[in-house]
Amino acid sequence: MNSPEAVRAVVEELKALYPDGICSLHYQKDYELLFSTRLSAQCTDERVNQVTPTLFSRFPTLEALANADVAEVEEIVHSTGFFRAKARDIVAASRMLLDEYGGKVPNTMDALLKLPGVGRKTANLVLGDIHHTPGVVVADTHCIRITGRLGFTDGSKDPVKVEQQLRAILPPEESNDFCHRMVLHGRAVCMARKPDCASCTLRPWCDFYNGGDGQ
DNA sequence: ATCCCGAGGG
DNA sequence: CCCTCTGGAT
Repeated sequence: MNSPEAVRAVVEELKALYPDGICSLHYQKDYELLFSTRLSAQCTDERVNQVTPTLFSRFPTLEALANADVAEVEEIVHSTGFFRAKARDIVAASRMLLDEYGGKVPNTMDALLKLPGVGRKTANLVLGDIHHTPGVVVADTHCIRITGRLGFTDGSKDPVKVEQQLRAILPPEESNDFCHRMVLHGRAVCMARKPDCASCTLRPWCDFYNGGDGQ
């Protein structure tokens, strides 16, 4: 049920539920968000936040990361999983940021996707949170699952299709915060395995709850 | 066994 | 489209 009224109601209810708490990854500098997001692949934000203080204090600048020993980075990020690829990507991307982008995190999807280890999800997060680009949709695992359950999408798991469908129904100035709230709601209430529909205040507009199949 | 704010390669 | 990369929590 993706009527404009339902979408507006859900957007407002989410604002009431999660007034601030927009990004749950801890970071100070722009590139720190970029690399924290790389580390968050198939890993909880909580665990990422446990390793990034060590990583960014051991290598406190982009230059330090670019010249870092990959094995040492691997050790620091080991517990986040996929540690070999993540460590390699962080060092290589640091070099590319310095060599080709003047040490600044680029502000276009095209440039971001050229960075090693940066895919669509990370690029969208950076565009929204660092560059405040309007109309950004971060179609991550929580966003895809919850908007699918709500009936805001056709149930597709393809991030590009979900992005397009959500961009079509969300106000551009709301879309980025909406996606962050999907993450918060996905952790607290609308979990993948056992969604807590009993405590969910989005029930009135949720296909999964109201539909005949799910619950 | 399944999931966690994925990315890259075939 | 598929597969692989990887550890930790439930």
